[in-house]
Amino acid sequence: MVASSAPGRAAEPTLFGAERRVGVLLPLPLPEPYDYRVPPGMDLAPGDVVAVPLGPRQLAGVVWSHGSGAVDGAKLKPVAHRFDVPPMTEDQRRFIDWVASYTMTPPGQVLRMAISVPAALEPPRPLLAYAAKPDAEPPPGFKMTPQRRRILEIVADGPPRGAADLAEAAACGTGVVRALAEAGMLEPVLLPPTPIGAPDWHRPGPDLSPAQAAAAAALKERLAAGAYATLLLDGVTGSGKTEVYFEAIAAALAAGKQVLVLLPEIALSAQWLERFARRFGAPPAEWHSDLTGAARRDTWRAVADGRARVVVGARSALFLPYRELGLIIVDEEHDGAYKQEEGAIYHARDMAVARAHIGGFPIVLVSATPSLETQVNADSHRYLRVHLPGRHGGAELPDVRLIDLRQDRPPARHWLAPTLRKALAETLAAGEQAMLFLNRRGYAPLTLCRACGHRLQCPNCTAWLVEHRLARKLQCHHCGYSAPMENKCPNCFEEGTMAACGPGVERVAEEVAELFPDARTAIMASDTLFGPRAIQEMVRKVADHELDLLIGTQVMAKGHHFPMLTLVGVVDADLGLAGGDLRAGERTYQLLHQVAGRAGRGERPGVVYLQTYMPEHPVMQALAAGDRDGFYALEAEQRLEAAMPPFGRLAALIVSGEDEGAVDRVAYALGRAAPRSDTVAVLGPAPAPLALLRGRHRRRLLLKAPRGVAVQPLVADWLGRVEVPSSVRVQVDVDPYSFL
DNA sequence: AGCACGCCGACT
DNA sequence: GTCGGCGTGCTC
Repeated sequence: MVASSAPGRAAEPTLFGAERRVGVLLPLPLPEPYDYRVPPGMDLAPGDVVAVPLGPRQLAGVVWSHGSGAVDGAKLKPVAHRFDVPPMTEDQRRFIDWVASYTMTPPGQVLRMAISVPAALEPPRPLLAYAAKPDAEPPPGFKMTPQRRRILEIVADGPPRGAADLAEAAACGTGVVRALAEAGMLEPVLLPPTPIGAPDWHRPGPDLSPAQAAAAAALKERLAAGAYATLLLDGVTGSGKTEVYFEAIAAALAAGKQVLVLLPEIALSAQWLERFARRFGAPPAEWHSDLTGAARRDTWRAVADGRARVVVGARSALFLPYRELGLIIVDEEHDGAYKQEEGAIYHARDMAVARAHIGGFPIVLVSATPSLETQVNADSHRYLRVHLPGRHGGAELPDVRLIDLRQDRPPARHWLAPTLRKALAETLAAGEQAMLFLNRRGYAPLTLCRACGHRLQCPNCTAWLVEHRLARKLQCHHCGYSAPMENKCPNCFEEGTMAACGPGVERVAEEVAELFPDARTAIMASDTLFGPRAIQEMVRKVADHELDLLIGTQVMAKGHHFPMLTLVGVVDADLGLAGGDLRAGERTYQLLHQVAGRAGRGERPGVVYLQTYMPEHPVMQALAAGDRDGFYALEAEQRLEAAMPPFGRLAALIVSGEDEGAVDRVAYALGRAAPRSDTVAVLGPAPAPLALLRGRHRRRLLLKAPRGVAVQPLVADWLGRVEVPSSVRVQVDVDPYSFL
């Protein structure tokens, strides 16, 4: 494609000006674009992707503006060249500037997320393939071996294929292909870059229930209006939300728009991808952090030049340079995985809403358990709530029952209460499946010495080392630290005194093996499943009933549909409530609700047992009663009283560094310089939830302001009044997910 | 982000 | 006497 013919270019004013200089934003944490001279004969407009010299190297950047003129003209270096890619749209550039200013991140660092694939800027390399050459005669001395013959046969009745592809099909090495090509027996041809699947919106969708059809109509109506709107698609697990928003996707595609679907964990979404392919006849373009180099390059380019019509991805997919984005879906919008905590700190759901606003198109937030922020926005009609009542296909909602661990006590050093044991036995006897949920990897979360009381702790983090008995290791779950499991106490050197405290999934599996030696069981945790394929395989085993009992962590809770699963046991329902974070209740409710939703999605009703020491806690009561709205009302009341989000605004400062003294000095200086007024308060400094993480000491300050106050100028002013040595880093987290 | 320049310990 | 550790600062 010739970039100068790309739509959008003509609309941009050419940047001439007397000096012929442009401001180029570079993908570096610089505070502003740098000025460059436009060489004679080059014609540049905002959005053009260019190569510019910076110091000794050359970098790709984007023309952002007219040159600021702040730099002496004699110092300017010329733009090296313009890349032959479609220019970045004005919406995309406004979005990058908006995210930078909202999250208080240098704009170049945000740009880096959008042009993260330098190789994609180069013209795509045509693929060298080999075609049949029917009338070719073998040269003298050329032996027609069986492998060579096989390759020729494969090529003879098929399209041209690449060397590696051919070799694999013929079960031989690529050397055989090369030898045939050198002998003139194959015709080398250049194939255009791999075409990307085109989802077909003409295909008829599934039959929708009346409720689904009404919801789909509401979505399509907003889409047809062609303006910004945020919709909340609100319905329980199994109510058929996916089919509903697939209809919106079909409508957006029919209108010639690109669509972005955000999922919290793209690696876990094999079932989602299958459903999409079944509905639209082609897979969407995928975007996530563990794409390989070539796929990354191809996808980036396909998004930029508009060939990729539907992109499904993790939060980073939001920054891809779409040409004509016209709809965003945020599935499981409440999921904490949308919060990016490293580098640029942002919440992908909130940024997605801003993207839709800038682009002037609708966005659909999807959840059975919306975040309180979204819930409040829907109640106040800032967002349009589209409600899907009930479960699709008549499947019953699971019956949630509480097990009071103070009365219904598991045997010593065991974790399953008699009631849950009995239910498991009955479920297995009936030939149905059960799942035990415990959001804790490994064997035991804490190991201590019975002789001296020493607890095994990570040297780099404020965290206990977790025993992983299968791997015979102690691991820190916050950094890469790992040590062999020893029998001897490292403090008092007594032998055989180390004792495991508390359960992890491995320990629950041990108890299950003891109770049900014949049951086919498996552990499903992020460290027992390597990659999306392993997860897919595990999901298939459960779906095909090759397993009776699954013991797993959070990865098990997400989006999988198991028709024969009728019992879910939550081993420790209280786990997320410790720590005093005002968001803990909401988070625990959302997680346990999602776990509970795994039970009974087929014809059979499901039962969910929650083991708790606090059966009277509002979270447990709401789950048992199925009273979501009552729970949200109570949470909202508490937040309002505490003036916490969404009824107040927060910004957190995280001060970190290897030198604890220096970190404390900066933290206290920030504390003294804090803006204080009748309406704005600063809490802290206090040790951050992980006071030591990867060898860095961390302190946290929290700025609390009324709703409607922009916290960014307050924070910018505040930071400007404190000197920070380079050994200490201060990060700003606007709208922190945790309120601690 | 790179890559330079810049001051203090163990080597041919 | 040099080679080299990575701390600080700049790149239009």
